[in-house]
Amino acid sequence: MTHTLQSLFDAELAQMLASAAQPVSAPAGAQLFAPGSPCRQFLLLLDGVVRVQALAKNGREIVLYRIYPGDSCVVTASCLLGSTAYPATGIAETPIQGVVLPTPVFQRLLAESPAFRSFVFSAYAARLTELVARIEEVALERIDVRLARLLLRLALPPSNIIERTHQDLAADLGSAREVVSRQLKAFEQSGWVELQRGYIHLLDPHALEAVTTD
Amino acid sequence: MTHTLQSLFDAELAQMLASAAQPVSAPAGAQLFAPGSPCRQFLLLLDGVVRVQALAKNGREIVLYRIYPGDSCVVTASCLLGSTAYPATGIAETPIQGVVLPTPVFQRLLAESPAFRSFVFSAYAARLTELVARIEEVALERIDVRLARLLLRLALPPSNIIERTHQDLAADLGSAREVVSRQLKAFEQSGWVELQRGYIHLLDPHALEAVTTD
DNA sequence: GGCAATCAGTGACAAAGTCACAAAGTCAAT
DNA sequence: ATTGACTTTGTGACTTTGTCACTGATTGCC
Repeated sequence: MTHTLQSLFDAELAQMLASAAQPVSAPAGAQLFAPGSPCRQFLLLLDGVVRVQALAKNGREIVLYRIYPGDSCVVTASCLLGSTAYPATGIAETPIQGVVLPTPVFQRLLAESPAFRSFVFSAYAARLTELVARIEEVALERIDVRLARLLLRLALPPSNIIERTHQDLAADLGSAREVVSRQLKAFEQSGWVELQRGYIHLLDPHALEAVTTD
Repeated sequence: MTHTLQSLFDAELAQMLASAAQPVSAPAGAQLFAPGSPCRQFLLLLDGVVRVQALAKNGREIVLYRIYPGDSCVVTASCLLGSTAYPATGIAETPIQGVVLPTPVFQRLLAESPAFRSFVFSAYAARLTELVARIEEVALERIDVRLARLLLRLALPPSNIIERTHQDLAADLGSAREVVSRQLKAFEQSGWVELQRGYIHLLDPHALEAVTTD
């Protein structure tokens, strides 16, 4: 899952980026940006995962999307050119490594490098599509389907263990902890999962997949 | 609310656009793009309103956002460069007028015109921010708050008449018609609105605003 | 071991969504 | 003017989801 500039861009562009970009890293749990904070740079993530979430007045939260290695943070990039205030919080889920480009460099590359322009636009397109899908999901799908999908996405194949609390999962779905607990219990009674404090053992991925498709 | 190329761009760029762009227009109700359809051009809307919505298997729908005069359809633009399939449907809510740019022209302008680049990026930034706000709203806010806000947004000040059916409003919110009907009835019993077949008379905008802020 | 913090379970209730059907308004053809 | 098709709205019963208040269990730290 790790990327390098060389694995993402052709030699010439990677060279240019390497000379202009500053490496950044942060430990797991670090808050990288927040509503109203600066974020005056273009971030390209090379290793680790960043979770971008929104927090409501009533304390409930929802994960908007995640940034994976090779992704750029297009939403912060928007703020560079569009100068709108950024509406969410970014948190490192794992230790992360990446590079940031100062705004002038970002602008120059955008003007001069078709490859870089194409990279940035593709990132935008993917993110927009993702956000649209997320709206559909949140607004129109049942919680059991969404939870099943989330479990499948989080399970690492050999062991099928998911190290998350019910609260974590609820935040991911934008739902409430009690709702997730009850739904998980229903899955457990069907024999599809096994519940332990702090983690979930996925016993029957196939059954969960069936839930997501009816 | 009408725009022209001259009102959006400086003289030189407007000139270039005018020579390369093709005017397009469509009547109210026309479907402009849909999942899996071509949309191989960059659309700039000059007059009218386009509604972009998603439709779920169960028949419920939700409005993702609207495109107003002066906006470009960045999501279709994404498909040009990102080559992802477009995930929603675009419908003209009013008769519309605009221009489309063939992909090569779009790409050339992006490369050569800082003003055009800036325009496109601003449009992206605004749309992303809007979509994020929409997710928060759909996932975390109560239906009475969302309905009150929608009514306020749709009411045209002098008369305060909203010409929509309950079904229309439900689709806008991604909710069910019965839910909207019941909520409207509650508003009516508070004396805030008057309900008629096919339209709603907003009697007390101030009271509805209070709903949206607690 | 004692203690605080985190995590999960639960019952009662409120809000929202679903289903099935009834009633009322609209409109065009006759 | 009446009929009949259609759209829009109303309503009750029920399910699902969200909220609140509280309990017990587990964990890590002192």
